[in-house]
Amino acid sequence: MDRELLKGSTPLLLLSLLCEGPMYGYQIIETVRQRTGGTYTLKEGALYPALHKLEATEFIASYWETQDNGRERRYYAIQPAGQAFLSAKKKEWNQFVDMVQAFVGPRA
Amino acid sequence: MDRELLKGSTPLLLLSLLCEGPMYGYQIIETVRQRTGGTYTLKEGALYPALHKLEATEFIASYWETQDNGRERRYYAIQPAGQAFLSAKKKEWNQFVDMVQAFVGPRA
DNA sequence: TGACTACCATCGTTTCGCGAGGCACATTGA
DNA sequence: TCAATGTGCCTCGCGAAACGATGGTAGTCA
Repeated sequence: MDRELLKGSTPLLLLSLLCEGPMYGYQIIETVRQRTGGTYTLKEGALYPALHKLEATEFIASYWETQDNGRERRYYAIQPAGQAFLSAKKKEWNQFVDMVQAFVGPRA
Repeated sequence: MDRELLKGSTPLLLLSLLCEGPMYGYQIIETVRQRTGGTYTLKEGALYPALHKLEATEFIASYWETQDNGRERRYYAIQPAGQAFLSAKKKEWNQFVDMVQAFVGPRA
């Protein structure tokens, strides 16, 4: 998968995922990997900065949770502002796809 | 339109457009602007570097043509290698859209 | 003459994903 | 027992790409 295409789509993916419930970093990576059948592995160097940025703008919030074995996990949960942002992003995404499709032609 | 989403899609657009016949820079910009109803204005600072790069890899070729009024235009035309590259890119694009759709959910 | 359009192009900045690396703790098994 | 592997968090330097700004030339038209 061309890395360049991914640019800008990460927040969209993240917000969409978190819409299904709070998740922690490692879990997000695994989920993406599995759900794409391995074609797309979200890298940590892409994930965490994106997550932190989303948190800084208060689209998501995070909290630590201790597991039974004593280890900690940082969960991220979508916030109302994030929900709103997500639906705007989705609209933009659809517009974008239509735009490209208009040039490339409908699915081969 | 979010600028970040565009990243990586420019070569795809360019090659697709040139598939319809040779075009010159200004014409490309105008065509894109019109065909998207103004939502996307391809910037010169994005167009020319992309064009030159495509030419360097011999996916497209260019030639100057003199108009009746004596002015020159540089036309860009797709090459066989570009055709091949384009269909690979298209495949990738479709894959990419499917991937994102899998997370975002089908069109709202 | 001056403004506007057509047409080419470059430059510096910003954004973003990538690869690589670091740290810490738990579980497994030789 | 202790090394390897897996889980889990994170940062940093890099390259790729688009952006905005800028600039140059040459016609047209008032």
